[in-house]
Amino acid sequence: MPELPEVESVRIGSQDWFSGRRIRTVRVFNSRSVRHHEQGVGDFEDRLAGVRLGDFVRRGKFMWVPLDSGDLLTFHLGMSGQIRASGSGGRAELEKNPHLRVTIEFDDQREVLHFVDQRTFGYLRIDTAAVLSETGELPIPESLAHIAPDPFDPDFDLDMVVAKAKSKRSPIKSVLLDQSVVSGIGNIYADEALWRAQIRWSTEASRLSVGRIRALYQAATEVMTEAIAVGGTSFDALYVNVNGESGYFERSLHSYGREGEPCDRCGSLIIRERFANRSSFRCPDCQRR
DNA sequence: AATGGTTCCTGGACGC
DNA sequence: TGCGTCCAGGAACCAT
Repeated sequence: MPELPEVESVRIGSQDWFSGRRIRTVRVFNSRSVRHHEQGVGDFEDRLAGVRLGDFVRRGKFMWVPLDSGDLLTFHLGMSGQIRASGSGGRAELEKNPHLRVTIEFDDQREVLHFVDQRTFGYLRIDTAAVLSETGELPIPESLAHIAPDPFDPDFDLDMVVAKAKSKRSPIKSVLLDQSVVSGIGNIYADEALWRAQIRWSTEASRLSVGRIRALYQAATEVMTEAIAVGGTSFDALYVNVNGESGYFERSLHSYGREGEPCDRCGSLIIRERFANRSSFRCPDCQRR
């Protein structure tokens, strides 16, 4: 389940393997993976042939790379998307993978970019223009204009984020997951941030003090910083980096996925509750109201 | 306008 | 053993 730390790991790998190279051929094996490209699969493949990739950039869970054609190639990994680099060795194996959706081959005939995605929630899209977001000063693909800066973005403004969150009547977890407030946080890091800040997920955001909301976003930033340092969180083979390796953050989780296990702070047993059709994990004692 | 619910997808886990 | 059912979740989209 790639959230910000996992996507950052993929961005670094993509930059190392693919930046600066010129595309020779793009092949799309499942049209759903380019569903946002209205002109269709053929046009998607044709527009990318012959262009050179610039530097890979990330905002929240989105990643893109500017092209020397003036377009931008935007990636979202969804639930299960992977970007893999492989030369002749691992390539045959990857191309037998039934979940291989897109390949990008380069002029230099070196490593191929493989987009693998079991559940096809992820996608690639071509943006024709970069714009300034409402809150940001850095140009981003036009399709991402509604995505707020993440905590690692130079445009990130904690005071503004806290004020925006404070104005919401939704459960605080909904606000944490709202990519137009702060981007990059998903279900795992939301639960971990709430555990660290000792806040119950269902608390109405506007009923929390500014100080507690601030502490919550600082906790989210801390937990993602720590996860980035160890290559992200992996539960299974669904998240791997560009080289096919797993991250190590799972062993550092305090709440997510730990139903029935003792809270690392107070020893009470972690419980699982349903929220918006998905799971939330919390300590029943130190995350009360 | 803001908020909550629905939908897309696949395969592993589980119950009978 | 085999079949049916549930579950995982990001975010676009729709309904209220």
